[in-house]
Amino acid sequence: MKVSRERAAENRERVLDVASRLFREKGIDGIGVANLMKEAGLTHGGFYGSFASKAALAAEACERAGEQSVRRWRRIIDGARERGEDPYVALVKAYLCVAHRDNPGRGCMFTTLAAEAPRQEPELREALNANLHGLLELLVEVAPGADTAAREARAQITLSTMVGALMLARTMPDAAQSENLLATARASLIAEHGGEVR
Amino acid sequence: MKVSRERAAENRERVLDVASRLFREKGIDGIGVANLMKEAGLTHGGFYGSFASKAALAAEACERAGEQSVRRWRRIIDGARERGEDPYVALVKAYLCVAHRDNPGRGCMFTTLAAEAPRQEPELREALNANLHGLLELLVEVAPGADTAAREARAQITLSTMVGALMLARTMPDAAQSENLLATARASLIAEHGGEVR
DNA sequence: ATTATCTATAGATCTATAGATAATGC
DNA sequence: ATTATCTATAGATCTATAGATAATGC
Repeated sequence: MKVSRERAAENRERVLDVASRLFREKGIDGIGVANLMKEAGLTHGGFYGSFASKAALAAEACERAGEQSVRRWRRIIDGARERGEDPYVALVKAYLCVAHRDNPGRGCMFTTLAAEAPRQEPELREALNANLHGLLELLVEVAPGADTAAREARAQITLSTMVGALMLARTMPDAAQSENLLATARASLIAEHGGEVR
Repeated sequence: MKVSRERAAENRERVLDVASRLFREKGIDGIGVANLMKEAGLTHGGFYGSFASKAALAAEACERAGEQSVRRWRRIIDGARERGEDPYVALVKAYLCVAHRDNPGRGCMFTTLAAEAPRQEPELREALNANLHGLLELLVEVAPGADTAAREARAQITLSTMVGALMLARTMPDAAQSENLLATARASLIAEHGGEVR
C-alpha cells in the first residue's frame, strides 16, 4: 500500500504533529512509537522510513513545538498592537488562562517537557533552549522597563512566573483555587506594567 | 538471608529514600524497580514485601519528599529569625541558588515531578497538592504584605516565580546565563520585600 | 514457625529491524 | 525499478509473582 511522494510527506508531517502533542501530554517516555503511529493512522514499522529513531522524532517535534510557540506569541503581540492594546498584557493574559492550563498538549513546552529534558538527547535540549531565548526575545520587546537591562530582567521574571504559575495551577485539584492562582499571577504581572506597582 | 525486624524497617526506609531521590532525578518512568532496589543494596524480588506496587512507592516517596521539603523551609525560617535576618529573603536565597539548581534529586518536587503528576495515581497527586499548600502556608507567614490577602497573593507569586526560574535556569546550557537568571529572579523577589519596589 | 530476602520467570511492552507487498513514477 | 508502508519478530526491559532459602524470634 504505497502512497504518493506528496502523501508520504503529509504523513510525516502528521506524525510530527501528533508527536508534538502526545509528548507534551504524556511525556516522552509515556507514549511508544507504535501507539503514536496508530494515532497518526499508520503502522508501527512505517515509522523508521521517516525518522532515524524515537529520540530524533522527539527532538524534531520539540523544535516544531518551539517554533509554533514563538509564532503564536508573535501573532498575539501583533494582534494586540493592531487593536491598540498593550502586547505585554495580551501575552500574560493568553498564557495564564484556563484554556492553556487544560491543554498541555498544545501549550508551552517548559511546563510539560523541561523536567525530563536533561535526560534527553542534546538536540532536544537545544530545541528547548532555542525556544527559551525566542520567547525571552519577544518579551524583552514588549515588557515594561526604563531601559533594555530593566526589560531583560522583567522578561526573565515574567516568563519564570508564568511557567511556575501554570504548573502550580495544574497541580491544584480544586478548580476555584487553581483559577485564583492564575488570576493572582496575572494581576501581579500586569500591575508591573508601566514599571511601578500601585 | 533473612534480617531482623529492625533491619527490615531500615531497609524499607532506605528504599524510600533512594526512591525519593531517583524519581526526582530520572522521573517516575525513568527508573525501574530492579535498579532502584540495586541502588538500595537489595534485590528486585524483595521489593514487594515492603510495597504493594511501584505506584504505591512513588506516592509514599513523594509524601516523604514533600514533608522533608516543608521541614527544610521551616528550619530556614527559624534559623533566619534566630540570626535576626529576614526569613522571606532567606527562603528565596536558599531556593534560587546554584546548589539547588544542580541537585534536582534532593530539591523541590514541583520542578521535577509536577509535569508527570497528572499521569500518576491520585495518591501521588495528593502528595504534591499537600506539599504545595504546606509551602504556601509557610510563605504566607513570612511574605511581605499589608494584610493577609496581600501576603497570600505574594506567596503564590513568589512560589510560582521560584519554581519557574529554577526550571528555566536548568534549561540553559550556558552557566553564566543560567546564574544570571537565578540572580535576576532572586533580586526581583527580594526587592518586593516591604511591599514596594524601589 | 515465621518471615525478610533471594532466584527465577511469566507476561506485557518497547525500540528497532528484516523482508514482503503494492502503488508510484520514470 | 523504486519506495512508502505493512506484517512479523528479535532482543531488551519492565512490573509483578511464585517458590526457595535461611536467619529471626517465639
